[in-house]
Amino acid sequence: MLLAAQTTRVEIKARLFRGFSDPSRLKILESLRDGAQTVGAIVECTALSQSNVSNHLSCLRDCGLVMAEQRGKFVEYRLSDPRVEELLILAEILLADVAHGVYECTRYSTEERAVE
Amino acid sequence: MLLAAQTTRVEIKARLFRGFSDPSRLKILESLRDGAQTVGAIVECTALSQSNVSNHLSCLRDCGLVMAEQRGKFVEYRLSDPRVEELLILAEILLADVAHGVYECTRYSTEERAVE
DNA sequence: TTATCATATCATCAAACGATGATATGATAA
DNA sequence: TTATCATATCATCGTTTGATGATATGATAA
Repeated sequence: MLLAAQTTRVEIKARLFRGFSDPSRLKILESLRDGAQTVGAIVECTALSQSNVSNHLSCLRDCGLVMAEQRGKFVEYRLSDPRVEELLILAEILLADVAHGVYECTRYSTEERAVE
Repeated sequence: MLLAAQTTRVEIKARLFRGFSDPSRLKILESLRDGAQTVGAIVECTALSQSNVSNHLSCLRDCGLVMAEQRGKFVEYRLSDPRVEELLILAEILLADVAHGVYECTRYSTEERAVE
């Protein structure tokens, strides 16, 4: 019965994964894998709108997944911890085996039903 | 410009993480870390409703994160791959450092504002 | 100073998500 | 067979989420 005490821990863990669970945020994280990037550069290479990127960066920064540093009139973002990239890599490895299932999974995942 | 081709890949990756990004699903996955469990056992140890657990299990199974096996009138579920647990472990390790930030992060993450 | 560039903030709105309750299915026991 | 137990399915509904557009802030250049 590790319920009550663990609730908060599970919720925090879920929030951590939620940082990775949105395509836009993932694009941003991926774009930082090769090193620090300006917000403008992220906007360009993700093809997302500026305010959208900025909103997501704010979230990722608050969560501690990325770090910001002012560089003149630019702000550079980088992954805050190598384990962030490790998680991305591990997910890729797992996906190599389960990608098809993930793609077809719809409930609690996406609105479109898989093609029959 | 790795955009168009990568879109699907990023979306699938996001869906994989979404499997881990809900407290109820995480509770279910955690409850399977020590081995296979009956649906009833999962219901009991997560304190979630039966239909809720069943819905989530269906999602997790379709995604390939867990496997089901009929055992008499019961159905046993287990993690389908050791890397599922590896992801959980890696997340825990990362959380040891960023948990506080994750807890306070609200935009794109939870409705409640962190306490001032 | 003012103008301009780079980024952040915020309210709004539509869409996706997850919990619930009712019901269906499927397996075993009687 | 019928009854019962275990699980699955499904529609509904309230909540959460993310994109957008408008605007604010903050930094540098003129």
